[in-house]
Amino acid sequence: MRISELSRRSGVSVTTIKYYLREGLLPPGRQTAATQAEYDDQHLRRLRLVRALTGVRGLSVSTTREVLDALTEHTGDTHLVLGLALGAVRLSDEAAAHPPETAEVDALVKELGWAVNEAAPARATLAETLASLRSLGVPVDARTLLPYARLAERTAVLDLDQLTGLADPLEAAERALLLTVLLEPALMALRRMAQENESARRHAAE
Amino acid sequence: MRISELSRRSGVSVTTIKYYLREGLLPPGRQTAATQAEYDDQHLRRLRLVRALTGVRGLSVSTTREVLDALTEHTGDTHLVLGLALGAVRLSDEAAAHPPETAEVDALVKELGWAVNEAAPARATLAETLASLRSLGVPVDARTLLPYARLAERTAVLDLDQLTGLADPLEAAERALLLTVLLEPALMALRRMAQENESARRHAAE
DNA sequence: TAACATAGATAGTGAAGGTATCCAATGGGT
DNA sequence: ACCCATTGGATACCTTCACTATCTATGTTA
Repeated sequence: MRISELSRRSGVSVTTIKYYLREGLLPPGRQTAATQAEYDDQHLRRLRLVRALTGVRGLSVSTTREVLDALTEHTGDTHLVLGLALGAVRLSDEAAAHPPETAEVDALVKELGWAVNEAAPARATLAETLASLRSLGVPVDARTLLPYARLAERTAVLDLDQLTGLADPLEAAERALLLTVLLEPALMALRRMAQENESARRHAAE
Repeated sequence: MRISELSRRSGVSVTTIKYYLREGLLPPGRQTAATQAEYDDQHLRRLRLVRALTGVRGLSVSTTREVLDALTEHTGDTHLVLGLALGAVRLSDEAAAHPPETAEVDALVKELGWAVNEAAPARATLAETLASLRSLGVPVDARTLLPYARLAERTAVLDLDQLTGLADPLEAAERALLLTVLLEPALMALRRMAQENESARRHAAE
């Protein structure tokens, strides 16, 4: 298909598609002439993926590019792709500039018995959150997070279960990415509703 | 204290503080003369809160204002503040324009037995996420979310436990907000690490 | 009273994420 | 075989956001 059909089928304007091509979010089409290129279903799929990551999750264009690069370069190894993709998705860019003290978090990870990369940005995210909460007078430490971590373990089991039975490695890697990144707003939405429910329960019980 | 001391103690530049005052993120100081105003610890606390919400969580200035307004206007009722504050934090602004079909999600909430506001934006967030995942070929439905919801229930219990024993209602409301909003990146970081661990475990087991 | 700080107003900045316009080269419909 | 809308590629422009800088009149302090 040509660019106008790609635009029509995805709902993304032609100029925006051109912008994504420039930014490397979308691989160039197969050139058929000097001013003609051919796009296929891969492009359409990729375009929808880009819109999901930027729109639903609010990833920046540059982060999206890093994530997609990890996805296409290491398609074979789902475990590796997950690590790379998630590493690229920084929750906050501040951490890179001022790497916080992660000793406390490292101890937590050790106590949990988790096999997690030493350089995982998630460690910095945790340390930063703890520091912020404490500066605002909320008494939290790594131990506070322990029961949350146990629930996260069970969430991860559910996540990984969704990936079984996918033969195509590209498909598996892509689904891993989607479930990890796109499910985040949904899980937070569930938490908020559960909080509302729990708050109402306790309120009524008094 | 005057603005320069507020700046020094918070690490936020004087010009930025003036900007926050203009934007209504910070209440004006007590005027002592035509070109002089006095700020107190409330302002310092509020300023740190603003930096935490915008910096750690990445909330926009306007969203932050809505959240803080809910916090100060309904200080007495923690349950209400939580609802309002969380309602103001839209995960994605798209939902407001194109309200998605929430029937499926509503059924899930009913099955869970949760007492949740009919108009809660979290419902739309869930519906939108499901729609996105399906458009990308991931076979999910509301039932898929059920086990996640059960884990969210237990997370919410932990959250509400952190709020017990706070006499001052403003403090309780503020802490509720902090734990809900600031803990989000931390919980997602835990989930990612847990996924990495679980992925490694299954990889090794083969 | 001289030097410096402050409040308030207005204008400017830089990054991000597009959008619009131009151009030469097609290429499907007649 | 012709013609004009479409295309790819390049460049310039636009809008929003979150600050940042500058200016002026007024205070404060040593």
